[in-house]
Amino acid sequence: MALFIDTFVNKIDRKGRVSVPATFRATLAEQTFQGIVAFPSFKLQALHCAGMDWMQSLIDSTQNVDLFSQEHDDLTASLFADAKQLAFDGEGRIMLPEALCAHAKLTEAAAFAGRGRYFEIWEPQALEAYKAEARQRAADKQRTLRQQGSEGSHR
Amino acid sequence: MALFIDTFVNKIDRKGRVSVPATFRATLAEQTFQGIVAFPSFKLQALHCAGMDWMQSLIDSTQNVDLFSQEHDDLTASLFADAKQLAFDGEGRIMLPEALCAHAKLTEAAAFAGRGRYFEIWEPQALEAYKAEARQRAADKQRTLRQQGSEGSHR
DNA sequence: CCTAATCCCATTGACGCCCATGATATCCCA
DNA sequence: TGGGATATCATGGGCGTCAATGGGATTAGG
Repeated sequence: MALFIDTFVNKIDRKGRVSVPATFRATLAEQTFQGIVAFPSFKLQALHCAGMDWMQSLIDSTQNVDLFSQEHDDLTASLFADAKQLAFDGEGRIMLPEALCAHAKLTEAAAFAGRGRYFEIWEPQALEAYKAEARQRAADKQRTLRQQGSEGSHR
Repeated sequence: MALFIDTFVNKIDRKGRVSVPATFRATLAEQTFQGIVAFPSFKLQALHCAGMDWMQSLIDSTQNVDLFSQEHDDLTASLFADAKQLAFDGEGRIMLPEALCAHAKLTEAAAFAGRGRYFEIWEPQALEAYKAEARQRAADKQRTLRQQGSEGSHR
């Protein structure tokens, strides 16, 4: 199954291209669409990315929602209208469209951060800052977690 | 399967023609009717569009509603009475009829917004405004989506 | 006969495809 | 174990192709 771990920082060239880390490409190798799907995060200054199968599973979950309902419209507008298919070129690079670069404030380098079933693209310094916060929050919440009992796992 | 994602803005020329994005055309390539079906949305200032197969699935869905009931009449009147088949020309363009342009307030450009199994045509600025709202509402409902079982997406 | 839609061709600009280079890690063999 | 050969990957740049667009010609239809 798809599994993205570790973080890689690659350069964005003057054409707006950036290499997707080879290990991430290997994870996506079996997919029919050779490339990734990326859309801006709701709350973070980052892009959520995964293979097409992941997007397909999102479509499947929206099928439980009534067509033309408010909920359906809001979900599909954010998930599909803002999502972009980014195909690999011969060297395993993708082109980052202007809109996505703007959302994540990407300029000359992109950090690919594994998140398990999907991964994220960050401006490298923003990622560092975010990770520091996340570590801090995790440390703060440890106590709470412990009190809640065993089930805590990875959250 | 058919999958429309991403948003593309194309110009409407002085003859009322507009190019359908190549990726959308590719999605529709297998269909017998080379073109799209479009009808005005009854809640949004936009046009719902898809291939003929999707319209067929809508017909199937209305069979769950009692024939000659008020609801059936309302649905079929809205969905099918104003729907238009718009054929591609040699370059993959369609002509937008006056009535449809009026409903969506289209003037010099059209935004094609993917919605998964179908897509919509908007006046570009109206789409931006709508997406901003939808995004906000979707962010509020993040928890709901997660409970429906798709994977954790983002946290 | 006039208006309007369809067809056909030209332009241009972006994107995909290809090759070259350099740097790094891996392997093989002495 | 060390050093050289090799494969892999990230990066840069040139070039061809195709998509979007515009305009003219031809045909249909009222």
